[in-house]
Amino acid sequence: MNSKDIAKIVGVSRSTVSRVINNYPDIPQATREKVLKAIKEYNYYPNASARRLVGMKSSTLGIFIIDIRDNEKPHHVIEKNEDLLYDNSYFSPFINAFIDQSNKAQYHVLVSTIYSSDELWKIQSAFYEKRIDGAVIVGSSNADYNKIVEIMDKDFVTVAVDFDVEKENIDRVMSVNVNNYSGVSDAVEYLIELGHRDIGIITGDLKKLSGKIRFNSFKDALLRHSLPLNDDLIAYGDFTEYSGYEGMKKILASDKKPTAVFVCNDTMAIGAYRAIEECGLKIPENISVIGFDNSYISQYMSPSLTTVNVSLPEIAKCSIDLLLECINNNEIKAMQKTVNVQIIKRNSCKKID
Amino acid sequence: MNSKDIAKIVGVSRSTVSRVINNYPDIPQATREKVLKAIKEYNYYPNASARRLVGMKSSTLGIFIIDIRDNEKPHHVIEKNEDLLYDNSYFSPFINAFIDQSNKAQYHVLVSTIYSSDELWKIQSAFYEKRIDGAVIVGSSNADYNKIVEIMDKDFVTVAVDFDVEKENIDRVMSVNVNNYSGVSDAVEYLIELGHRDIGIITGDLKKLSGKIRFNSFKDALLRHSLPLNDDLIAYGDFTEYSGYEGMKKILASDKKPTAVFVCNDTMAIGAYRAIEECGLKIPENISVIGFDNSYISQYMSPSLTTVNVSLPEIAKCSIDLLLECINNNEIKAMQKTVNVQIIKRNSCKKID
DNA sequence: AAAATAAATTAACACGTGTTAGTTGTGTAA
DNA sequence: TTACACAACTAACACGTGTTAATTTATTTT
Repeated sequence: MNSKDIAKIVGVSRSTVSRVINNYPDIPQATREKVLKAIKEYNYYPNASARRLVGMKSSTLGIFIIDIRDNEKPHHVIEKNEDLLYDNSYFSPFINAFIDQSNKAQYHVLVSTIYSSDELWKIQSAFYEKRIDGAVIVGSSNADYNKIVEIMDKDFVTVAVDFDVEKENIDRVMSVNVNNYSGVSDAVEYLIELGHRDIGIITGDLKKLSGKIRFNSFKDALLRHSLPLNDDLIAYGDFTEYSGYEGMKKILASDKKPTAVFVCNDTMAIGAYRAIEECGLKIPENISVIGFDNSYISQYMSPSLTTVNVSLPEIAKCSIDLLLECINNNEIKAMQKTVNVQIIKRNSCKKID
Repeated sequence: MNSKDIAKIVGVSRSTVSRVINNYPDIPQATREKVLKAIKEYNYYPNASARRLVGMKSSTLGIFIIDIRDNEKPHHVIEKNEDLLYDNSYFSPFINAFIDQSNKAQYHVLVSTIYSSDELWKIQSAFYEKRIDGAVIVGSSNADYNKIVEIMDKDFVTVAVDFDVEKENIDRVMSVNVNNYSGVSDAVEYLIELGHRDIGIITGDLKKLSGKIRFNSFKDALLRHSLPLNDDLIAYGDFTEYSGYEGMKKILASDKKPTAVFVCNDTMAIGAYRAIEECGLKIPENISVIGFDNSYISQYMSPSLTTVNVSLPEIAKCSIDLLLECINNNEIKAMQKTVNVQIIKRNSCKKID
């Protein structure tokens, strides 16, 4: 069933059918209705490839999840017997939101995960083969995006989400970022409000921009309230669960015991919980813990984890807005959007006197 | 950059370029190399739409996640302020595995979620517009798939995953199923092995096939070992966390206290944990708990949950195998594949005397 | 050297659509 | 009646590719 068939059925030329579909104004209501009726009755859908071929958009957005292992295995690919367990649940809600919102904007979504630098061609391929009009690139670290920026021609419409974009590239790309600074700021203010004065931190990977910013914001917040920044209460982690465990062990081993610890992401908080339990301490009675990300598990931890929520649907919305504007105006502007965050108060923090 | 350009550059006809790309045998090595060199040098990728238009496959598979709310809100769409939190983490590892394995087989993947019956057109649209060669349909319940079977012409290549296919349709569709029966069987045998004789159950939704089968297998297992099936130790749940909580409360309130409870999925086990804690009991000291699914959180529960693992990568593999065979042979056969499961022994079950 | 065969190459068509420029039909103004 | 504007429609081209059948070129056989 194609437009020629519909034309024959209605007794009109193929051009007319096309003009009806594309809402040309010079079609009388009577003709339009006849055509639409036949289209519906015979279940006709225009061939997407043919449309794309004559210069129309492909009506498809891409989403590329960068998941490149540096040296070791990535934290979310757990080997189990011989097959891998795929689990990047951190991105999953974002992906779902992005797909749903794209669909609502009449766009299809092509999803692909990139597990090593060798697979970066997937991005090129999707663009050059004209399968997608634009794409979101999410995840991974500094070094990779430089490679990606380099690999991609500048005429690919892409948005980097939660990506560490180097300063020299900041005006060559579009990006949507999380307001890490204010999130950490709020978290620390909240702890102070609860009466805490000896506050520790388990940092994220300081090689990553988000790790750096969160740490800086933490220090600034203490400074603003003239609170001491005790070296014994700082543990340097790398966003993995195990580093959270080790970090908390280190902090608890010091003389200066904190009454609260800010952990730079929820994954590390899982490890921190374990360390605290092993030391025979109770959350929040003996020590308050606050995380960052509001990841899926955080609500199921016991006690449920107070954390900073990053609204992934909002990030999805911002990304799509940028992409569509860019696609429709046919011009690429380097733009940054920043998404705000809010504290989710649960049961891992306690007021003290 | 198209094949015409490449042809001009190499000094050969467009046909020759095409024949090189499509591995025709009658091209001498010298010519082939010249063409391939130019293709690489100029970053030429054949236009996917044009290829599709001349009858080639679109090299794209679809994955449709059916997520239809019956009356109430679905368990994974949690309203938060005004925007939704997208979280179907249960399917997420399957989706990732499916995408990765499809990519390895040189296929792109189009992902779409269907939140209500009104959106079923998305499946039709993707097929009729010739965007995909085949698709996996995952999730949801009985009623919906009948609608889907009805809506779809029989010449769409689809595989139903973990779907309740009605008997009358079983020979009209392809499907990949979890071996629920043997999974439950193994779980109960394991509990018996540990010395348990008073075993309770929180069932799943008995309207769903998986709910029915799991319950039946449980009863059969007890029968095989001449163990009593005590009504007080049966709680009827519906796969949701809250029903797990209520079910466990009910069981614990009865006179006949069980030493172990089989919970028909991990989500209900979360609720069951809470109920047990509220009753002042300890897992596994006072009561052993075993779940089903090996969902992401199960490893993070405390104590970590012993459960039955469903290998989602294997399901993905089976689905893709079925789809590709069907696509390549251009014939649709109704086939069923069943994936086996294994117990993951963690810390929620204890040996008793 | 001519003829026959094999190897290498290509011209031309088809795929299904959107759009441009053109044509036909219809009513209005001169 | 003629000229003209305008509405309604359509013929024909372009998009980039794969493939069939035909053509050219090279090699072998007579």
